[in-house]
Amino acid sequence: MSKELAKTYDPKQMEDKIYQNWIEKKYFHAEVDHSKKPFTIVIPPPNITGQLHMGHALDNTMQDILIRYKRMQGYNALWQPGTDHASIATEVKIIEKLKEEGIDKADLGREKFLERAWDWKKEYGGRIINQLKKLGSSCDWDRERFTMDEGCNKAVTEVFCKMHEKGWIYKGSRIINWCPVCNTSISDAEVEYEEQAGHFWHIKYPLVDDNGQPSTTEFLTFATTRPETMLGDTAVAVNPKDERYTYLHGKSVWLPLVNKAIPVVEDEYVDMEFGTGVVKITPAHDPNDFEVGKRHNLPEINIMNDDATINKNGGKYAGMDRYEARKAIVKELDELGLLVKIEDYSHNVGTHDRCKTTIEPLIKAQWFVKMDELIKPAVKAVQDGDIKLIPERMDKTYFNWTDNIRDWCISRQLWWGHRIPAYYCQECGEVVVAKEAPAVCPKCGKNHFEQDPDTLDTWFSSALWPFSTLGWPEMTEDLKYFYPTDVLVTGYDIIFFWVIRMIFSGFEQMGEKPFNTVLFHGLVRDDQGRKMSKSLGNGIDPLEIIDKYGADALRLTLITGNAPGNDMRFYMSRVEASRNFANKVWNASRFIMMNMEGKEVTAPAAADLEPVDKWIISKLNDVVKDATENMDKFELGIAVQKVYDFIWDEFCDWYIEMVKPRLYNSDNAKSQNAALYTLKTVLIDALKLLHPYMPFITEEIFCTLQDEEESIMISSWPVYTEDKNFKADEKAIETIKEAVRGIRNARTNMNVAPSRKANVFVVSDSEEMRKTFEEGKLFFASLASAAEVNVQADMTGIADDAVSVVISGANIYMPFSDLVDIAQEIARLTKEQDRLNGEIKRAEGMLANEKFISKAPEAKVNEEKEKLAKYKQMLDEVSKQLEKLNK
RNA sequence: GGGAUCUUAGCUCAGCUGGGAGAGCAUCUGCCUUACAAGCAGAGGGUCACAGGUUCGAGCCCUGUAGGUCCCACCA
Repeated sequence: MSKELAKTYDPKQMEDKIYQNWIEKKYFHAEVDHSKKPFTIVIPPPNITGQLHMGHALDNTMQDILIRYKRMQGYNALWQPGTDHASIATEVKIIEKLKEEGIDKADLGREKFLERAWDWKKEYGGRIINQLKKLGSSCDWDRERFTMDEGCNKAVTEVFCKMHEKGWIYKGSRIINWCPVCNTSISDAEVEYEEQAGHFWHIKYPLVDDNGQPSTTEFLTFATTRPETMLGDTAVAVNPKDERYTYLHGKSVWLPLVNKAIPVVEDEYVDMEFGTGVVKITPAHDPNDFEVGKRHNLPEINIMNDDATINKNGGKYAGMDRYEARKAIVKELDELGLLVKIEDYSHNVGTHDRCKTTIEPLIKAQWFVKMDELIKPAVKAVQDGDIKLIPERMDKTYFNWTDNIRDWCISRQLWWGHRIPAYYCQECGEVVVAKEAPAVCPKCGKNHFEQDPDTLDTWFSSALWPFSTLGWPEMTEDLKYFYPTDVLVTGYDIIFFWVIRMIFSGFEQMGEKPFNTVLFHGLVRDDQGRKMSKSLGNGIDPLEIIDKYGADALRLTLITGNAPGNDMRFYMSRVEASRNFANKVWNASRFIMMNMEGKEVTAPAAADLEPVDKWIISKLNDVVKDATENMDKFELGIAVQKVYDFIWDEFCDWYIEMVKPRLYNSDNAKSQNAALYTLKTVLIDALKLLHPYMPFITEEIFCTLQDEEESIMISSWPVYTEDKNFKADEKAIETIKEAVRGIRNARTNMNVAPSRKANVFVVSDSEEMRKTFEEGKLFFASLASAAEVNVQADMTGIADDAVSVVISGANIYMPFSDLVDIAQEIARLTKEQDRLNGEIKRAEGMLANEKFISKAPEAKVNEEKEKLAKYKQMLDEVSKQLEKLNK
């Protein structure tokens, strides 16, 4: 390998090559190893129909950061990957494709359709995996799974049968949400409510007179948003307490168009305050009415076909689409004089989250999961903190759902998915739920079974993902070792669909939580804060970003300045900033290597380390501590910000600059070596801290910089140690930095040309301070553009009109009277005087407050006292200088 | 209707258990100083939405108000 970095940072040149090397070396692979502690993450399996979008990029970057971090810390890190068959999403895509070919799903038949689906899976299932690889994801690809592979299928069947036996899965005829376009039932979670402008049709039904005929004079008025459902009305309801309608008790009304009498029932459900206090009841097409119907034993008349056209129960409206029928019915009611008025009305309409079709509540026989018992351990685990949700506020969202949980409708009238393991005897109607089709009917002994045609909700299999991927229902070594997993990283938008269902499934099947922590992230939005979507065309393709700026830049962009659970906006300018940082790291490394060339850099004796070296070592040590702590708290954005600041602000802008004179002076070999060694080792540790975030660039530099280790991703995470803690040197160097800043500042304000060097006098009566500057003379001179640096205890040889920079403990003079505008200097010092007076006033104010003295911690009080003394001393110096100039 | 959350520099956002307001971008001024102009050195810019309260001390805790966003439920 050539030990030289390319002149310019070009991620394209290295990322694929590096990834390939990692794969070949099997660094991502994890095996059971009882000598090491496991750290496990299961990937939220992307849909096989999916293409990598920014949400995936964020989600997987976060997981990769955690996995790489823990791997470096010595954990046996497993990132379990795989894909999801995504039942309905995939089925819809295949139907679309078939349509393009002029093929109808029904004509094709189930078997052929499934063949096509598997073809699709083969063709596109790997696409998103390859895209995840571009991102740098260190998944154990040897363990890649699919929700419909053999093992997952087994797990699904096992769970279904077990839960059915327990009575927690049952088949029932209930009101469900029906999507007339997708032709399937969907769960409550898949219904999205959407505010829509609609109408409120006020309608009246004639009362039924004593002869059982519709009255021509007496009517009952009410309003509805779905007039077509009147075809299925089997009652009207009033509140029993409603005195306006007591006279109706026991009476009937005449259902027009259908022409029959239906009863008036009394039910608490009716809100007396709302509308007329009368509600038409359609048990077969409204969940509330369904309940009312059950309470009053009302017939349930289904008036709709699966495609939302009116069925034969709708009489002459049969065959009409629901909206067509609505129009016709309104028109006819109007003609009969039964339409009172039409009001504009905005209301929430339930739509299918996939296709946005208005769902139709229908009564159908479906399979359900009984939730009331199942949910209990899942609630307890979060309550007790056994499972931690980050950010914590997600607890409330979680409990809001668990508190109002309803049974989960799991059957879907789709073909692509896990077929329900229920078999119906065609002879006697017996239902057998079993792992395999029974040979003979246990009831009638005949052999004529047909399997339930329905498949399971796609989330049924993903709920088992944390253990099905590790071998369940077999109690494999993997399962024993890696389960429960450590962290689940996902978006808050699927907390109900997936997170909760994994939790209760984990407890029910494994008797143990599926993970310790759930780390939620938000949505990645466009630069205007809009959701990225296909229809808006505002999506930014992560692959394009990777192509142009590199995966490292993309990853850094997605992580910085973002708190858990919060949405973020994606800006190109931020990607550029990240790329610039990568470039900075690249160039700093290149500079260090250039200087190392031809030299044998060895570990210096402790005594050979200069204060600057110790300063940067100590600073790094602090960053190691802080960043590690932040990462342990999943504060990834804060952690990387600290590393970023350290590398750019401290290491590049100060340390490298301070060390340059030593690098260029080969006369003092010891000092040069100490500097080079410090540069190298600090860079290596900084790269390690950065590696989880920016895996490629750190690997490339690491491998070029040193020979001892073959990859940064299996190197060890830096550890904070007391022996690298040099607080005195930190303080000394900070003092010099303060002086440099002061001088630069003064020069800028004086409009001194940067090329113009001035002599600098550091005057201090503190021996320690003089020593600090004496030791740092070399770099201090270069940083302060000084021709010569004189460190002395008194004012000997300093002109009265010198420009003065006052820092804590020292005065610094630059006697370049020929360049200085006295008035400007007086103004500058006066400003400084004001600032110091302000500081003193603040400190004195605090210290004058007796309550502060008595109640604040002593350390805090002392701190303020020290500050006050320091500022007073500085003010004194500035004032003296001003006096001199004013003479 | 219930709940969550946000309101901090021109823009987008950080700000950990309360202890002198930060970043990126943008703006202004100098610099092509042989690692980096994808850069360097400086500067300006904030009653931390508003009103109360708790506290020695509040961007942070409590109450209320206003506006925004989101989730859940849903009255026909």
